[in-house]
Amino acid sequence: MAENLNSLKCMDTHIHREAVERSLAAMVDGWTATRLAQVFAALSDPSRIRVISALLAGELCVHDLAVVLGMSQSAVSHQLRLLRSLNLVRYRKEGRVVYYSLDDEHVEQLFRLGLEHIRHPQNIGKESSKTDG
Amino acid sequence: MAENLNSLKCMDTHIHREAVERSLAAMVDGWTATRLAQVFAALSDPSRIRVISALLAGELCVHDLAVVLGMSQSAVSHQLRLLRSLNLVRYRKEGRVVYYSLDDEHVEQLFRLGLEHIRHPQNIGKESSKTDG
DNA sequence: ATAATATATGAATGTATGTTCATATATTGA
DNA sequence: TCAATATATGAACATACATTCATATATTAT
Repeated sequence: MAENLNSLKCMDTHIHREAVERSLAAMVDGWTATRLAQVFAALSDPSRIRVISALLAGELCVHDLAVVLGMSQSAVSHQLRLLRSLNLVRYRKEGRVVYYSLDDEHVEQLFRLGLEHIRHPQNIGKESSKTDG
Repeated sequence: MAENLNSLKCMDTHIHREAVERSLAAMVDGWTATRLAQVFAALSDPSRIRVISALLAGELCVHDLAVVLGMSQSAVSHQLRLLRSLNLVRYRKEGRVVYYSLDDEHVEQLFRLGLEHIRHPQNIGKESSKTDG
């Protein structure tokens, strides 16, 4: 790994070698980065955040989710498919009704941690500039 | 809020009223959902996950980040801008060199929680089907 | 089997976004 | 001031994605 660095033109000029090597040693592999990104991507849409939020209070069937969220049944179903594929929600079938709920404790933890971040004093109203003006 | 439900055609037929009201009462508002989604969106790209991962070992200047990640300086800078706008990274300037580091403890916590999720026995290899086969 | 209901899914479309390329800004040294 | 270096940014392009519409699948009741 350190050999690679030697082949870089700027190696001896302005790279902070120690910092770079420390970083390279600790960095996750591409596969892990991709899967992690997929999980966060599943939470990167307001509609899906609202799905998660709705399910925090307990399981709901698809139709009720659509009502609660004010979305079409189709749109909700597509989003649930994505959340399912990443194991963020689970479902149980009762006749023709399918009830969805949060899958494991990580989902709620991620949600609450995100909430903590945006409510952190230093961050309030900062990212709002994007949609606020 | 309950009045609204009464105006829905399917109200008395197949909606689970209690569950819906419980959900509506607990659900975050649209603004919060949007800001939360923005934070997760900042973590929803493999390149930015790798940026975070690289910074977990300590601060790095932009050039070194580019080297570590194998990305162009411009691409890294664009991504840092996004991460900055959501207060996921902070920077300090020393002459013409800008050092970036993780902003608050939430960032590392979110990262580790995401890692836990994808490493959870039940979830290993499930979302990989998207790119694997 | 047929009708009705609950959910899922494929195709299409408009929009968002990550990277590149070119260039701007800022700092240092001569 | 001028050259060099570190970083930032605007425009363009290619790709990804959320929703809609139409339709398929599955379950229940008659």
